[in-house]
Amino acid sequence: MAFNSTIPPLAVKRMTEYLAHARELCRNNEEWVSSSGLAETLGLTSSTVRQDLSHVEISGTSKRGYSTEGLVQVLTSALGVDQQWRSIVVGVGNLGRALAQHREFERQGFNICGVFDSDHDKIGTPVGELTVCSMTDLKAYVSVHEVKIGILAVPASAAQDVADQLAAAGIKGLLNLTITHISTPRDVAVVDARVAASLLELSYAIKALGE
Amino acid sequence: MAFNSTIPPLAVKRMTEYLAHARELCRNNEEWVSSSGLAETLGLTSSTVRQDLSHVEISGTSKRGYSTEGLVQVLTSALGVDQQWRSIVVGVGNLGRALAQHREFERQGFNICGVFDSDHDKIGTPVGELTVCSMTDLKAYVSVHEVKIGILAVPASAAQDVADQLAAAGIKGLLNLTITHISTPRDVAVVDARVAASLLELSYAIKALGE
DNA sequence: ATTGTCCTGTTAAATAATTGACGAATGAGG
DNA sequence: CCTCATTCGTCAATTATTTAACAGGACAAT
Repeated sequence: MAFNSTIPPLAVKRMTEYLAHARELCRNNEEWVSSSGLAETLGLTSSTVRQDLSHVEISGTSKRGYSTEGLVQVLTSALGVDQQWRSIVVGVGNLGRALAQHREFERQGFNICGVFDSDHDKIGTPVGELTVCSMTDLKAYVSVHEVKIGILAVPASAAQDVADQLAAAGIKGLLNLTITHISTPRDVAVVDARVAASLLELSYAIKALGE
Repeated sequence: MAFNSTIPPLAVKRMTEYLAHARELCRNNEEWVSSSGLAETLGLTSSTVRQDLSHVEISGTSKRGYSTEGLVQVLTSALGVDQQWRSIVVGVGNLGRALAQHREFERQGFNICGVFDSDHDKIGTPVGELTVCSMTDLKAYVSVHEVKIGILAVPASAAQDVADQLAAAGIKGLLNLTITHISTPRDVAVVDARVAASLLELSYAIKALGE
């Protein structure tokens, strides 16, 4: 099919689920999984699953489905996590500190090699094995260490300003954890993980259930 | 228009952005904002904004736009955060601990009144002003305190199991922070804030930019 | 070997979301 | 008080996404 043409955003989002689930199956020594098996556990239709996987270089076999190992390999590569991404956390509040030490990221291919904050009282203090750096060192650090990803965990009021600094420093992608919307130049990608905003969605969803 | 009929999911997601931005404008004493103003700062078309706001009981006025205060009020109510939601955090790792103390949630209307973990070494230890409770107390706690929301910050391998316990305890909504997909009975809402998964999306987005 | 069943890959239809277009309303300026 | 520019609200057209349908291939059982 149309490989390496761009994959629809919603399909990419589902691929993160396919990948997590395929890994899980691999760990349990399951060798095969069918589109309907995936669909069932992920709450989708098998048609959607097959459609999604058509964007990726794997061919299932009749009667068995897809190789779980094959899926892991091909999704890993499609999502671009067959490499390590050098990443930094910006904003060392509760959340930033927790994320900087979150082992899951490392496991998924994101190497957090630095943490930054503008608060002078925090600079120089330790966060896990790292030490908080000053924002004034940001640009140099990003270019020397070839940092590609910035994880934005600052207060909402500082979000856009810090995002601008990160973009200027040459970061390629931002994970936005603030409730604010972030704008960036066209060559800097943004993905939202606006946790507080998700709670608002949840509030609506709960209300909507009881009607 | 068709108020209190259900709002499309993507519109709900955008409403969380409108609300955050309207609050910001209010703080800056801006009294009015137009659909094109909102669209510009949020990277949308004005048409989308007007379409979205048609689901909600506000009427803009020609030549001015919408009242920022009016927006805050009407969106707050549409999303169901004109009340406090009693919430608990389950899983007291780095992330759970950080979220339990994250002031932003309280500000948005989510009152975190308890934290739970299954690890005996953690039970009884403090997290901010709270004390870690045992999972065995979950059901009683949820019903006595009328807890509606569970914030799931456990390891991926435990996620579904803990989600089942929360559903059985009578929780109405789950915020899923694990990378795993969570299934629940139809009367329990789930919203994903799968931070690690978002990094995978970001990885893809960065790759896609350079092509 | 043949048959039946299960599962993929793909095309086409159905549904949902976004955008464009325009009439009507409002306020500003003369 | 009239005209002009601006902005909403809505409908229709476009585009994107999801679902259904089905032909063809692979395995299992006989």
